[in-house]
Amino acid sequence: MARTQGSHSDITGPRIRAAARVLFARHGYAAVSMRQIASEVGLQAGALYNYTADKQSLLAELMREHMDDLLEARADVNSPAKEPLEALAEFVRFHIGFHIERPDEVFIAYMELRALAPENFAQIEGLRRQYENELEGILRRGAEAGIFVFEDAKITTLAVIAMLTGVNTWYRNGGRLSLEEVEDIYWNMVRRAVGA
Amino acid sequence: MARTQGSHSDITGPRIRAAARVLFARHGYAAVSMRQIASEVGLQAGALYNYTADKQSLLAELMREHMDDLLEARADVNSPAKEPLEALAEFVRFHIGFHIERPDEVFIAYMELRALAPENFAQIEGLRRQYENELEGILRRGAEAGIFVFEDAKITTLAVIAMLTGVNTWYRNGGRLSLEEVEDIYWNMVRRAVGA
DNA sequence: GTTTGATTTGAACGATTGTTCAGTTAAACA
DNA sequence: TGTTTAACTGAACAATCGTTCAAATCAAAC
Repeated sequence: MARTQGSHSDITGPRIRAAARVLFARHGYAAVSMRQIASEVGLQAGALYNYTADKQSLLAELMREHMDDLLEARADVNSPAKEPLEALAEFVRFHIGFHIERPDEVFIAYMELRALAPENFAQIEGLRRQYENELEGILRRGAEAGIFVFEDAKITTLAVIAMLTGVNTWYRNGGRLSLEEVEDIYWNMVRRAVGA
Repeated sequence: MARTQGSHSDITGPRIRAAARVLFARHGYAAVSMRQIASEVGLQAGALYNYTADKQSLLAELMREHMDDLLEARADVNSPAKEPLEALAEFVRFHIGFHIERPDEVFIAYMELRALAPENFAQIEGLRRQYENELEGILRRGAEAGIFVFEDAKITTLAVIAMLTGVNTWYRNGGRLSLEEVEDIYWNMVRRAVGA
């Protein structure tokens, strides 16, 4: 068995996904060709098919990886016994920090849902719902405890997430505000929005 | 000059734009072919070029039309002498109502900015900034008057717009909430978020 | 230094892309 | 009724698409 060590395959795979990530985010899945991705890695288009079944799988894998990272990172910081107000603050800061660090992944995850084949779409959608449920749970617990005041838990959940994810439309590294300042501003807005 | 009346040209043009609107919104600009658009209208692809210079112009025209509609509709309901709280409520209700009525246009306007040629992009971006400035002005006036409390007018503007536009990701006609109920819920959230 | 097999090339496949244009169709005018 | 011309067809253009695969290349293992 030759080439098990020093093989290129374990470095080429991630390089392909990285190139695809940048190109998909910049131009969109449908507008990017397999030849463009290959060229970015220094390969011919045919070589990509040693690493992915097809273009669709490449996209689905990127999205799945992103959502898995999101849920895993969230699980790492989440301590379920926390009181609602602190849990909400933690969620807001986590969401902002995580999304600000991964603008390309986030862009793809939101923009290319329609490019997914039905089975892939259902899977990604499920992971997203799972994440939304974390926030919805916090909001419901806070409302029951009388700490939060809002009209509709589901809509408030989606509104807060939309607001927070919107940070990626304007935030640029090295801008006038630090990550911590941005987190503070959004946290104050969210806190007031849920009546706390 | 034959065929000035009873001509198809004054009905075919809008039908082409309508078909393009639906297809672009559903599958994305890059994923839709001129032949698909033509087929939807019952034409051959070549006939489209009697109504648009090229595919890019078709997209740019749809976006420009949408942004013009937005600014014009906003100007119609806007009375500049209003006090900040009432002006903000009006803006929120207007934004929700306008966007909920045009899901396809809104989707395109947010998703296909990257598909625009630089000059078209600059123009659409300018119109968008113009709209955002309306809200930012209301927020600044309210903050000066001590009615609103927030940290940063620019970020609050973008956060509120992101939150409001997010309604299009979940709202469906005939759902469990009426347009008025949705407006009420969002207005309460925004009002609290800006400390009023 | 030869063997081995993972890795990549390079060409080819049929399909589809945006766009052009000479020619056909048919409605409105004289 | 015959003429005019806007509206449209249908074929063609070169370019590019995703994908396949036999052949070439390469580095590690023997």
